[in-house]
Order: sequence, then structure tokens, then C-alpha cells
Amino acid sequence: MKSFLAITRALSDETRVRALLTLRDGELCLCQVIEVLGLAPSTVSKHMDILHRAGLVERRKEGRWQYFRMAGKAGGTEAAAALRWALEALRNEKAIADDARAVCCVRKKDRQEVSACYRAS
Amino acid sequence: MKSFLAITRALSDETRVRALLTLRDGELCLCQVIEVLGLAPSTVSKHMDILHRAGLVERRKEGRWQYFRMAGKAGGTEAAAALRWALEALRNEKAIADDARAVCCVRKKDRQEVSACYRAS
DNA sequence: CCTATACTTCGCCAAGTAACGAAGTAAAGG
DNA sequence: CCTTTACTTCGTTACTTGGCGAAGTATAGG
Repeated sequence: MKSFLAITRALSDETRVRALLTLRDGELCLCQVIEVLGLAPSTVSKHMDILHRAGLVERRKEGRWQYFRMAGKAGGTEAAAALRWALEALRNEKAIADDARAVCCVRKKDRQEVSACYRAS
Repeated sequence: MKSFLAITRALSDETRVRALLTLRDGELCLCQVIEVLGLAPSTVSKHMDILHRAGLVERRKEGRWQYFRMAGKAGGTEAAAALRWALEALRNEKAIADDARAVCCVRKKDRQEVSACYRAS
């Protein structure tokens, strides 16, 4: 029951659902999620922590960056089933689609910065 | 998104999850749910209203009684998928099993009262 | 080292929520 | 009618939660 409620509570806030879905097409670091959502770093950090403790996202530290990705959707765990359900239920949400475009921009920005680095060297 | 959040919020409270699962084996009237949960009528009434507005339970009035039952689990709606997921995730929960026994008692009590009526006539 | 960047922790505040009991509505039975 | 029973609505209280900014930690780069 505890883990079930951790999941439903994690999914019961719109901001948190949006944060989770930004990871639909691959991992992002916290600052990228922050930029997409347009909220304070402390706020987003807390949201990601809640999603992580619910088992819905996995985290990976690399240097200064915390990367987040959706937990394996194919598993048999409670969280995996919840993810499958949520992804299906939110398939056509406008807010999610809007965020997806913003995620795309944030990824491109990364690449531009990378190429800027190459040009500078 | 609104309906998704209505569902996750409805499922994010332990009491409400217990209330929903008391209906697993068929409909009950509010006073039976009240007895199983051991909470104030006003509290349980509100919980059932939230479950109903989320589309997770259906209601039916008969005389003085409000009967509740789980929404059709076989449908293609968001709520139906949520129900399938919740039922699967909570299959082995102790709290739910305990409530199921209490539900059983409450149903028997009904039958005793019914038979008492028959004997009295 | 010192600074900058990425993130976390803490304390605060406003808004939301679960519980209760009291009072109100509605239906059934004297 | 009047009472009882089943339920709902309302107001209150205690607690939780989402947001923020300020301060703290950690890592990379001069």
C-alpha cells in the first residue's frame, strides 16, 4: 500500500506529471527539466525526488549533472505498470505535447553549445 | 489531464483506496462502507463523491440507500484502465484483505436482518 | 585556492485536504 | 403528521503540500 500510494501521490500533481513526461523520449538533466517547466530549481528538484522515491524515474550522477530517465517501462513492478498506464492515459494531452516541443528545443540548445565548444577549440 | 489528475488524486489517499476496494466483490450502500471503514458518515460520503467524480465508481439510489459499485473494469476509458491497474497493484495488500473480511461480515449482517424480517412476518 | 555551475536542503507562506460534528434533506414506517 | 434512518452539506480544526528564495554542498575549470 505504501508503494502504491507513493506512486499515486507522485502522479497526483500536474507539475510532477509534466516533469515525468519530459523524460518520455530519453534522459534529461535537472537543469533541462527546470528550463522546460519554468519553475525554481528547488521546486523541480523536490518534484524529481518524489518521482524517484516512487520508483517512477531513475537517476544517474555525472559530474555536476543529475540525469533522470523514466524507470524501465517493461518491468513487472508496480511502478512499471503505473508508467505504462500513465503514458497511455496521457498520450494526447496538449500540455504534454507543448512540453515535448520545449524538450526538443532544450536538447538542440545543448547540441549548439556542444558545437560552439568545437568551434572554439 | 484534468480527468487523469482526478483519478490519481482520488487514488492518492489510503482511506479512499480502501473505500474503493470494498466494492471489489459487488456493490455496497454507503452505510456498509461506513461500517467497514469505521469513519464518520460525512467523511465517507465525501470520499465516495470524489471516487464517483473521478469516474471510478458508479452510484445508484434506491429508497434511502445510495449503492456504489466499481465502474465497469472492461471499458476503454481512462478510469477503467486505472481500475485494472489499481486492482492488480493492490492484489495482495493486507489492509485490503482485512477490509474484505469486514465486507463479508457486513453482507452477512444484511442477510441476517433480511432473514429476521422473514421470520418476523 | 577561487569562482562558477548544478543541484539540494531549509524555512517560510499560501492554498488545499482529511477528519469531525452539527445541522439539513429525503425517504420509509408508524 | 412525526419519527427514524440514510445520507449530504457546512463550518471548523489540524495537517499536508507546492511554491519560492536563501543558504549549503559538490564538482569542474581557471
